[in-house]
Amino acid sequence: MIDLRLLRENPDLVRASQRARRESESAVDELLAADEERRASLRRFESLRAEQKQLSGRIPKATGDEKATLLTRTKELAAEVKAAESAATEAEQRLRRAHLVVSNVVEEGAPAGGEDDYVVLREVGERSQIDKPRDHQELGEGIGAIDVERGAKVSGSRFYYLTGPGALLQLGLLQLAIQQAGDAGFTPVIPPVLVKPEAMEGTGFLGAHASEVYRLEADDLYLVGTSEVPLAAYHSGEILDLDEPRRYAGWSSCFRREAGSYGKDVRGILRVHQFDKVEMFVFCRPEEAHDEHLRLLAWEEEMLAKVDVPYRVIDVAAGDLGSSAVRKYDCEAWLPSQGRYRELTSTSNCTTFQARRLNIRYRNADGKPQIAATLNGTLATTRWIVAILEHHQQPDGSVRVPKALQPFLGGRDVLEPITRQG
RNA sequence: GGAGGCUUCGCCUAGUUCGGUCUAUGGCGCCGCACUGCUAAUGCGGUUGGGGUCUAAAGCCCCUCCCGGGUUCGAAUCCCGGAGCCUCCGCCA
Repeated sequence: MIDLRLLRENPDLVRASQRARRESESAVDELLAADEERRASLRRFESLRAEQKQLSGRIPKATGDEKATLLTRTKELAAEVKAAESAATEAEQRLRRAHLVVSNVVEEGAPAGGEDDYVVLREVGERSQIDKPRDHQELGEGIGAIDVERGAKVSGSRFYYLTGPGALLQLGLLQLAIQQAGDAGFTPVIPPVLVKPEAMEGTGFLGAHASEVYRLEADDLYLVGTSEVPLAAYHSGEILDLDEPRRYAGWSSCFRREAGSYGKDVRGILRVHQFDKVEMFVFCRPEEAHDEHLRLLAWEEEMLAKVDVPYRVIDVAAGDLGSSAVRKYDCEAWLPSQGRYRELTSTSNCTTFQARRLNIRYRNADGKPQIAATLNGTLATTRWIVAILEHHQQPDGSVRVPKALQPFLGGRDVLEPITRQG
């Protein structure tokens, strides 16, 4: 949800943002109208209610004709108040619906346009030059790290087992991420991965992403696609002390239906229904959000340096931001088997958009509650294993282990292919 | 899954029998002042929160006794639905 005060004062800014996103501008008009209607209906309700309370209060002491008159009048008023209240409630709902449709106002400097209109900010590291590179599935199977076949047998396509060095790689990666985040002042969190509809709705995942989400019918709970959901909802309805940003690092499994991705990335574990992730999540004051966003990106790059894979940083275009972000930076690793870059991290500045839905506030200098800002960024995921295997592969099918991960693999610096025992 | 109890202004708590005087009691904490030649004790005063109105302050208005409905001129209080917490029983990795 965007800031209505901003909209009233500067509707053109919001319209320009909608254009950059290639989204509807008429939604802005509807939101303005709904806002106006809500304010008027609320004012009417409040004045009627005040009169009703005043007259009702006089009834116990009144007698005779005065009492009869008061009773007649208050009875009328009761009906009017009721009507005004339901009108106000309706106006509230209309406003909310209109509010949900309008995306966050993109940050100045964000590229306009769609998916392909990103801007490459920088490339880091040498692209791997490998003759006839093996892909991560072949490598992973070779060293006994990934078992896609049995994953499919037990759970279906896009499921997998991580075994031996694969399991250790993942645990090491996540542990390394949690350690780094902890050192940077993040509070490590292991959140619930099943959440109520409110949490899902509040973070905006029941809108355009609804078909991506697993739902447990019998219990009316959802499996989260990212720990962003339980982390954002963690402080819902609260007023926080945000003299310093509050930083959390969530470690969780993530579940995605991948409903719209038939035929895409079917090989290996690049795109799967279940993976693990360490996610950074920050609550801060809106004026600090821009700087914090750049810090999140820096932390992601710090983590990428530890696994020593080449990557580039892109500034995602407005039309590809998702409704809640005002700016998004992705780090994409070079995959030699595909000859292209693939997303490993993504960091979004959501400003007050999520916090307004979840009613997360802080007190400003005057002690007045204000809507907080939220940001998120990836610190490590199962997908990182793909990039690590492919980039650090050697001609014999073995894989070098980045120094930072070696302690988690029993000190090994190379993972050798094993002879398959079936 | 079954039975019962509970949920009040930061925390604890009175109030719910019998609807209006609840504009919610008291304690703790917190803030201010006074006093003692020190931040301790004591005394006095203040303190629910949120939204709106307003240039601002003051003031005023609405909402707020877990949430949502209902009854009523009027609901913390009565009725219905829901959530959470606790206890007991059953079942079970």
